[in-house]
Amino acid sequence: MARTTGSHSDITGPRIQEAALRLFAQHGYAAVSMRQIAREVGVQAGALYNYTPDKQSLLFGLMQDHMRALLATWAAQPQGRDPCAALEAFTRFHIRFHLERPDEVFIAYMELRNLTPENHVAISDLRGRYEDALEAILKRGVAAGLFDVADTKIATRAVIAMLNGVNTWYRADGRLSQTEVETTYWDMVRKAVAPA
Amino acid sequence: MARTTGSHSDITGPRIQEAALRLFAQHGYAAVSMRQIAREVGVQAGALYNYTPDKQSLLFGLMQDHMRALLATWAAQPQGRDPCAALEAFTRFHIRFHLERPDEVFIAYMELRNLTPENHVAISDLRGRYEDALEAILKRGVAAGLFDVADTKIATRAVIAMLNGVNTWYRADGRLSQTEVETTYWDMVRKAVAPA
DNA sequence: GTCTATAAGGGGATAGAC
DNA sequence: GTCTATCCCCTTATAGAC
Repeated sequence: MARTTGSHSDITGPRIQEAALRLFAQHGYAAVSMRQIAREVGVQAGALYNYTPDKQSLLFGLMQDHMRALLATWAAQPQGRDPCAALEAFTRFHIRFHLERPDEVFIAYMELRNLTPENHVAISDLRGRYEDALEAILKRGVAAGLFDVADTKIATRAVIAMLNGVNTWYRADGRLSQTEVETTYWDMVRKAVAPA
Repeated sequence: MARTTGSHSDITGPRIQEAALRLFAQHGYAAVSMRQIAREVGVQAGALYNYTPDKQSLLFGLMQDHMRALLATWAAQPQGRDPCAALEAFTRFHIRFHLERPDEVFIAYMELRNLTPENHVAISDLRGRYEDALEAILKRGVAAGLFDVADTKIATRAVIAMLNGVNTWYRADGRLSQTEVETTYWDMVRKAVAPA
């Protein structure tokens, strides 16, 4: 980890983000010091400020990058017209995307209260857009008589909360494959929004 | 908030717990200082140590009290033999109990990583017992042919994750009453575990 | 039981040398 | 671009007066 003096602008930046991501996820934003991040990267604390104006921007950047990647990746998925197929695609996409990025997901959900008010609004806005994508599917399904939910807003949040739960217990070396988990959750989502 | 010197052992203890609860929930354990808690209570920081050996014990006590109250209150609910009625009772109980204690719930889920390893084990054990209560209901329902889930362990976690989500958006002055929310979630839970 | 004072250390962020 | 050194403030926890 220790390094000699020199210029490494092209690699230090990403390394700082990776170290901050892992440390924030493991110990929490407030519990991690800039000195700790610097030690992980192998530079002195002062050098971090060549890449970020302050600690808050480091957190905000990580959360914003994550939410933007989430929205962009979902937007790039093939979108069919059938609400049922769309809901299955969303379910499987959500689980897959989130299981691939446990640290980012953890931070995005746990560190909201450590954002400044302006940054909090920005992240909440991105999250709202993702929820809107799911709600649009549910609304189309309800309109087509394929789904039956009392309230599409609540159903949206219920489905996302349920799917987010996967990250708290799934282990790659566990007894179920990722695809089996996807199928199990899709089965419950499908039934939960189906007509009674 | 400011107070003059004197002895108030009977009221200071609870006031410290209340202040710590609210501050930990709002800003996070790591971001809250003992001085902040003391200021809220109206004593000097040193006085806190008459009531807790250290900051960690304060957090652990709050989480342990919450989990024990959760288990005890559930155990005191009338328990019927019908799995379907039991699942509805669990759903409504869970939402009601959690909406009544938003700060405790927030801490119990967000501050796990700030517990010492021994304390983490103790809280995880209590949480596991609560999950077991739900899983037992699901197992009885599956055995009776009333429910159909691919995996009772996953279904247990999925249901709890879904129900926990209520705390992130429900506001008492919102458009839905607590009972309406309970009914909406019960409808989704019921269908999610029903035979296909 | 609470206070004041203090120990011993860590925090974010900056300045200026190289 | 990184280092060393530093500013100034805050941290948990304890000691001893009252």
